[in-house]
Amino acid sequence: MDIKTDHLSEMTFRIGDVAAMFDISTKALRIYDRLGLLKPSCINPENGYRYYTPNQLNTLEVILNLKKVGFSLNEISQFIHGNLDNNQMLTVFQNKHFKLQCIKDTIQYNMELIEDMVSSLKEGALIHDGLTHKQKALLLSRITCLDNKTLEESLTQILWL
Amino acid sequence: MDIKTDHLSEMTFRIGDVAAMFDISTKALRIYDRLGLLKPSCINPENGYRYYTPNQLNTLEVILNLKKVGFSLNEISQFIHGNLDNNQMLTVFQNKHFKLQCIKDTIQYNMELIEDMVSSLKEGALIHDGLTHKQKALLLSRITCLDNKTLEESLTQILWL
DNA sequence: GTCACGATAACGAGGCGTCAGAGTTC
DNA sequence: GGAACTCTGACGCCTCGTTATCGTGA
Repeated sequence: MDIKTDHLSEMTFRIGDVAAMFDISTKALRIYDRLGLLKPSCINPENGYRYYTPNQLNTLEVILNLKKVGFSLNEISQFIHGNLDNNQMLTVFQNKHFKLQCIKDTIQYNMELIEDMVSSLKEGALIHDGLTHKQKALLLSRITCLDNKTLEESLTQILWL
Repeated sequence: MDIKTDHLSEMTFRIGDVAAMFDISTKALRIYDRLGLLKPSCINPENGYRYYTPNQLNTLEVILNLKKVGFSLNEISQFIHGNLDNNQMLTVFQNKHFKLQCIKDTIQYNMELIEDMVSSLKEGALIHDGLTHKQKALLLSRITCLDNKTLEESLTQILWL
């Protein structure tokens, strides 16, 4: 986390310094560079080293906060480079909120299914031997999923929409 | 969804029939084959066609149900091929339940953050022009995320553990 | 002959982790 | 001269979707 002074006599940080400050990897920073999310203010043409200014740390903070609440790098890119007014930003936030709600509902439903399976196991309904593991799993899944046909979206399908 | 009779005189389904019955892709079924999750009972050595028996449809149902509640193909494979007794299955289910709970909590927290951002936007706190979009985003993220430092796991980090 | 069906193979997505191999800075 | 840093590039993860090109079945 050393503060360097480059040939332009400005205070800059190297990629490892920035990574340490925000507890992320240098790999992530190189990806943000390549995607145009956060390009270093200066790149040494001799060795390719990336140098970041304190001002860019603010942008990085935005990126990480938006990522934290569930925006993809692509969405964040549109956030930063797109010309969004307040209403458009509002729409984006509300859409994301709705999608998170859908995911949460799906997860909640799946948790209840698992609770049913656990109950069945604990009640010893399947303690009897003579069943193969495949048969046990089949029974378990049938006990809880018979009314599940209507939940067409699987967790994995909905997760990153 | 034609029912075929192969050279062994058994009732079998072709890959497209099975895919249509369960509303999945043939690609998925080929992957389950390659991973050893669901190998066709018979493969025509001349043309490589896969043939499935009715019994295998039960296994497929198990696979899809386990997938639906959040298990990965790898975990499902261990389910089917591993020798798990009731207690071990119980542990697996409880672990999955716990992880789903963690994900749900994270999503809930992020939804509240977004709600705060939406409130800020609606209250017109940022209606004033003269701010760049970067500055707006920075303000928004700071408004809501100042106390977020303790939530170290990001959504993407925790999601598939 | 047509046309849906089957096969394999390769590329893409997201967001990096994790090498490898090389050069640089201190 | 050696540790710690930087660079680029490529493969892996996970579960397929999506071509592309081919052969097969009815």
